[in-house]
Amino acid sequence: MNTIKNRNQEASPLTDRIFDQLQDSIIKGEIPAGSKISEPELSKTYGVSRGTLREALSRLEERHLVIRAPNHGARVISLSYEELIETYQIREVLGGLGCRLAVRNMTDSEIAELHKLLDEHEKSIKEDQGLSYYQQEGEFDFHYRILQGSRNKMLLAILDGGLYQLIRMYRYQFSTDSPRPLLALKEHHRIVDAIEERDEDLAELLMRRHIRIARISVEQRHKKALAKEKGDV
Amino acid sequence: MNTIKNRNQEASPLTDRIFDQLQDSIIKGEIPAGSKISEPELSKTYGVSRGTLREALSRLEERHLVIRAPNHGARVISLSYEELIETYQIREVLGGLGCRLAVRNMTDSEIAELHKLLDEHEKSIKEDQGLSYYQQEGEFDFHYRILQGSRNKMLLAILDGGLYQLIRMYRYQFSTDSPRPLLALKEHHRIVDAIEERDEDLAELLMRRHIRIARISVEQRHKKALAKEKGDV
DNA sequence: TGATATTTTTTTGTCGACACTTTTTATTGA
DNA sequence: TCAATAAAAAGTGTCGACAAAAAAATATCA
Repeated sequence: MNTIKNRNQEASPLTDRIFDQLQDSIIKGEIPAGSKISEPELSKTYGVSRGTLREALSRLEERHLVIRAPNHGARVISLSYEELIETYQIREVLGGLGCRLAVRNMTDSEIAELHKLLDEHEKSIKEDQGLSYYQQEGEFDFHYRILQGSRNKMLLAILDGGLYQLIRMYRYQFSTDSPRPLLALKEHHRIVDAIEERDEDLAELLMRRHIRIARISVEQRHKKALAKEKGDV
Repeated sequence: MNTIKNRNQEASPLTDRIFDQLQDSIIKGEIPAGSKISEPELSKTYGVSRGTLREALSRLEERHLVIRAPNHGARVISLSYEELIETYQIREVLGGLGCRLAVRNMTDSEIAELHKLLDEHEKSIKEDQGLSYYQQEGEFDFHYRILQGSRNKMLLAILDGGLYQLIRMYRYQFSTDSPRPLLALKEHHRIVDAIEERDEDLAELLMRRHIRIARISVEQRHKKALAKEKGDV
């Protein structure tokens, strides 16, 4: 965790910067899930006053990344398996909606850019010997680009502002990358093709399926973990 | 707007209470959409320090009820027609998901309670001479009860914590009640019947249709308003 | 008189202090 | 030695003050 003292770096308020850093630390597990947040300690670490830190915590509370109780401070959430599945359920229907709206709203040039993005992703996978499919957050992320194309700002806010962070948190916690990267890339291609053909129903179906497969993968991993636990008895 | 001075009334922190009051005032239009929020004025009105007020504003920011810009303070959002439609689009798919999950998760006694709730709603409509269908927020709200039955806490948080507030805000702004109350009630009955029969597909379809009808009603009202504007030239 | 520059006032962002609550440690009694 | 109680320490919630930025008011110039 970095200490922030140099105010010339950014034009944004301190509390925004603390919020970003805190969110990152929570998602990456630097502040472990379930752990108590100490305001005095954090404010010392970041070199800011407790009031500034509290503003950032208030925002994190509304992002469901911390839970607060009166006179007891804040605690990083601990995402249970059930909660993770809940998140995937929502992500599936919202992802499908985003895809349907992208079919209606994306320009031809935007779709061409999407193809290019996937070409870059393919290069990246091959450089990594086909072992992982890492998408840098933001403009290089396939799902984010679809959401942009949906032209539904609220959808972007809900997914990018909240649900994706929770899923990222889980991935950091359990060191999971996307399984079978080349297969995932192929699914991405199919989705973009459906968007290009302006086929709403197919695009939505393919996106929902893509996300459902990710959920099922999590479910299977969970089953294995449970079976391993029983085997250990 | 009330001044809060008596701390013996509640065990919750001041900032929580300010948050609730502010949210209510924003939704009801007491602080008009688009207007600038003056921290000194509000802190005087509520009788709290600006620091406390800012914590509440930070949470409202994450609820997308206010927009903040550095060194410029907060402004209540102004929900455009397009944004409202976006909200309904999301609400439709999430409402459908909630209904599907309710089919899977609601107990028989919970469904019986739902029937009772609708009986009470019918009484309320008749007392109002069939002119409106007002559902008190919380346990008396049909949609809220379905969400509870879904057992997806995240879904409840997204819808009840955010989207419903935006739609309430719009309703206050344009003084709209549900149109055709008895028809809406009938749709509610059909949804509960489908849940009772454990028919996921039908329940989801009926809920989505119910919400889509509300969206279409908004769209038609908007068309009329546009036509009226042109007629006025 | 209108445009621009300067000054003043107000607002925003942040700080550290104080009061209250909770947790930890020390003391007392059985 | 253990349990209960009291005291001390730490943490939480809130306050008002200060510095910086923005807005409003005033002065100056063409």
